[in-house]
Amino acid sequence: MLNKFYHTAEDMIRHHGGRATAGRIGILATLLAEQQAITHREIEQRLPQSLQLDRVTLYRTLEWLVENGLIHKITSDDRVWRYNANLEPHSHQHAHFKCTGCAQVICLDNLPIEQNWPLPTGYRFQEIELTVKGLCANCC
Amino acid sequence: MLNKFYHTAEDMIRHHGGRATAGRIGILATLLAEQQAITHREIEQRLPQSLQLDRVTLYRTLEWLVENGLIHKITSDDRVWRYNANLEPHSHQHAHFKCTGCAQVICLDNLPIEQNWPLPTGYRFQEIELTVKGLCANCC
DNA sequence: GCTTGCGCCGCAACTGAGTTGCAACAATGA
DNA sequence: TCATTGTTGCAACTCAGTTGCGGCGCAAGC
Repeated sequence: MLNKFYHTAEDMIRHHGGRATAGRIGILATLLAEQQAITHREIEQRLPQSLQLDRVTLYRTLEWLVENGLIHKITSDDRVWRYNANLEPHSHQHAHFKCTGCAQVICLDNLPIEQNWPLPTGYRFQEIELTVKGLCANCC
Repeated sequence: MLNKFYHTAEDMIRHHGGRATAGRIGILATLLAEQQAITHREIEQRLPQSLQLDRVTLYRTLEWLVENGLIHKITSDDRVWRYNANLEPHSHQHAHFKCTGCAQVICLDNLPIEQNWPLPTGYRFQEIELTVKGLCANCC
């Protein structure tokens, strides 16, 4: 039932003081319904016929959602951003898994990431990005 | 003395059975002389006037050097590859540091990276990519 | 040293992700 | 309902990286 996600999405957006436009709700609901991180292309494809957005609008909306902490974006080696909804128990610092076969990207929540990396003197730690690569169950 | 790097570069290329062309030697020497990972743009700028290469040649040469294990390439969040020479003591699996101020990227060799990540059942580990972000000594 | 074949190089054109400027539109608050 | 202000769509752009192809040059063989 996608309706549930639309309702949740609208709530999340309003609680952040943003205008609850059809585009924002649809995009966030799409990401909430997804078990993996997906690209802007995949988001476009999953949006209903009744909600066809311009590419630029999609990019700007995703940017807004990232800035407001409702989703996060993931760097990959194919030069394409992937996006994933921020669920509550989601730690902000977590690792990702990318399948080298089908390019699927999922979040690995149960990885405790230490923050004490031995950096050169004078360097300051901010955050960490960790991607484990391998084959998913389907591609093995 | 850049000559030393040119000599080393030529040796490395010949030992891998490749043609020791001016382009390959120059690019590899440039990367050997560098303390950090640099982009294709930066490589272009550092090449001597006498060795101005076409962008395509640069990309193809870098690809060849990567395939032959003489350099490695690093994914970043600005969608630009960075390249670094593979020194002997360099472990193939190592982490990188990226300064969020000046975009400088260096290799962190002394990070022991474990290979036993708790992946979902049926998933197979291949490799890991780890980037620590923060501020370098100059940008602090 | 000279020739020759294969591999490397340069050029031109292309792809595809992401960005910018601007005018038109619509969600919200009064 | 109306006005304001933030959001959207369009067009054009940037920039990294890729592809096809003709031609040049490195290295092997003589």
